[in-house]
Amino acid sequence: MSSSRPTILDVAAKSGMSKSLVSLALSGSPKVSDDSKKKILKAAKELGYRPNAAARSLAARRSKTLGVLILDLHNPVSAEIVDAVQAEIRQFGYSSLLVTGGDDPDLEKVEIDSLLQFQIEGLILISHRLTPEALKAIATEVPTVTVTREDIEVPFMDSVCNDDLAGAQLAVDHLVQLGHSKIVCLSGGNNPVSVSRAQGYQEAMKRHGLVANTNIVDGGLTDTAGYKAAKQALELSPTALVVANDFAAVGAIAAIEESGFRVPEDISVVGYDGIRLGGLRSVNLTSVAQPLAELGKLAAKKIIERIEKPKSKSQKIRVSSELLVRGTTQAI
Amino acid sequence: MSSSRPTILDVAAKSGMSKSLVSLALSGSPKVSDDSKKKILKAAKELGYRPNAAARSLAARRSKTLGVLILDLHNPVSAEIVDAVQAEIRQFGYSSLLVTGGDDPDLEKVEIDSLLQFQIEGLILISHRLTPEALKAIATEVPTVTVTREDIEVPFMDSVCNDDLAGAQLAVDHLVQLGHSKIVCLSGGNNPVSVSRAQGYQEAMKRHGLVANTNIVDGGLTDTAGYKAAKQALELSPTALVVANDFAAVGAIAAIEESGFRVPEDISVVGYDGIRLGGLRSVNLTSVAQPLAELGKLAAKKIIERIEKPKSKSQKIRVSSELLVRGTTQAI
DNA sequence: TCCTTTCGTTGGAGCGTTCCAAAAATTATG
DNA sequence: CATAATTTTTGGAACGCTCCAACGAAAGGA
Repeated sequence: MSSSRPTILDVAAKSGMSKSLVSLALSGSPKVSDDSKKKILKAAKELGYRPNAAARSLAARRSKTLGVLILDLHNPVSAEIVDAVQAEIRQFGYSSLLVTGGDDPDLEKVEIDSLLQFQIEGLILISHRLTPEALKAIATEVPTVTVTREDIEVPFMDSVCNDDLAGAQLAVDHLVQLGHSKIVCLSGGNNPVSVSRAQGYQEAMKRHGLVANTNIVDGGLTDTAGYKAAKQALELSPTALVVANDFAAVGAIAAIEESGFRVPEDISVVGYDGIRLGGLRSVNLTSVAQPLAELGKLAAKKIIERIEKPKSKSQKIRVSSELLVRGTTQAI
Repeated sequence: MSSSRPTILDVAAKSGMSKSLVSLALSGSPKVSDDSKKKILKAAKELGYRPNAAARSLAARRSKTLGVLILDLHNPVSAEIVDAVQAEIRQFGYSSLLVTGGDDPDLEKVEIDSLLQFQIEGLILISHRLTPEALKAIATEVPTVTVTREDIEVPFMDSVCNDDLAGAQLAVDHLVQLGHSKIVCLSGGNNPVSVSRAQGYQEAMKRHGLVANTNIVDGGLTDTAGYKAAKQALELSPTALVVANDFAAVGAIAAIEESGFRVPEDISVVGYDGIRLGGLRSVNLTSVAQPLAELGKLAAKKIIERIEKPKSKSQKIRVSSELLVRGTTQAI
């Protein structure tokens, strides 16, 4: 707007100090005398001086910036994780650049590229859909941590996720404890997360001696997918449904009610993720809740560690989820 | 990771051209011979060269980057708008930096400050809660467009929003047409958006000769707020509710059903915003849908215009919303 | 008193680009 | 074939900052 922003030289001129001292003072160096510091800060304030991140990053050879990629903005799981990530890294003096991949998987690569142009020091990938090869390439370029993808092993890359296998078992255990045995699983499709959850269901059923009752209906991770899968599952006349995620669970409930059954009186439903949607009064969904904030915090901690030791051994951190019992499950 | 990223000089050396020509070629200048261009591109690719955005922005004195501030990531209205903004600005060669304010209103200022350090060329504010004074200060520093705030007039700043006044009237018109007259409004509190919507309700009621039936119950914009307000509204034995937004509408429906009434058989409910939540099968909410994608697109167009002509007269663009009739309204 | 040490301060080099004026190479014109 | 016009290429000067080596001044030690 105005002719041009004030630079460090303007501050130097105004305060009567050298530009180097201004730089020192502004970065909070202890070797600047209190007197000079005061003068410089005053001048900076009066001029409305604001450091130029580009110049700083260029000169310092570090940007103090991390990149965060999320699948899309509408995904509440990512949102919660990002919140925690941002809060955590702020404490270490990092800022974050948030980009979204959207529908297009190729866009993810483009966005990561753009992140790298900004000289990010580290990258946090949340619920992405990059291939192992792509990940490997990225991890050699920049310290990287994935969240929510436990299937992949890439050197020098850490991963943080919840234990989907155990989480799904929690759901089954809960239902069995309520007296259910005809428990059908609506799977979330062919992605790694859903596969683990389905497998957890299977193992738990086996553990409870319910192998004969084990039924997995192929579904997806959306409302509509859950709806369709549930319609199909109803033919197996189950008393309970373990659904791949909360969105699908909501769809499943709609299908159940539409078919004349009541939730939870006739059929109990357990979702997965513990997103806020499930907490809405009219939904009130029992769900296996991922500790999303903790995932985010851990991811932040990990990426900072890895920036310091880029070549350290790749780690996989798995945190356990908790069953959030609400209103869609009841004893048979 | 590796010792250090390749720079333009490495590309120059490898291709046997000067750094200036490399710069030209990489930016797609037409004055580079095809032969040289080919050689340079090849060398760049082989080296895995990636331009340094910081250096570029410093030298070119422009960052080709816009800042986008949203209230929080969990707000689906913002999410939809941001999607459209990003898609649109990409076409003009801009990238975007997305930041969130979160709970803390002061954090919004901090985040904007950080955006300015990144030398953003323009700023898009979505559902923010900055004061007019703060906005004024920002608008003099950087070309700015607000979305979803029509209450504020700031020089050199444009605003894009839906017509809340007309939108609320749409809801009332729809209900009146269905034969309702005992229509109660659950307001969204004291924020500008909610005030306009409540006012629209009032005007429409007046226009339909229903002044005597006009009742506004104070509520909020969340599930819980809608629930509480609805409980209160039920004492007025309404046949229809016009609710400040979709979240609150979902809460209101829960309250209605909990009190033994059915939606829409006993009581019709209309929400506002048209977020995806309302489209879920089990929700199926009739709502006044903001053209969110269009809002985002317009905001993007406006900010690009304003970057070109920073001092042009401030504009207010208002687009109309449409009623999305789904399952929570029916004839009396 | 002079010489060290310490503290506070400074100018200059350099980060990886873009942009400009000017040089070099090529092509057109008489 | 020389000259003019045009196209292509080039080196150097920014951009705003950090970092470093080195400086002067004040303080300590002999």
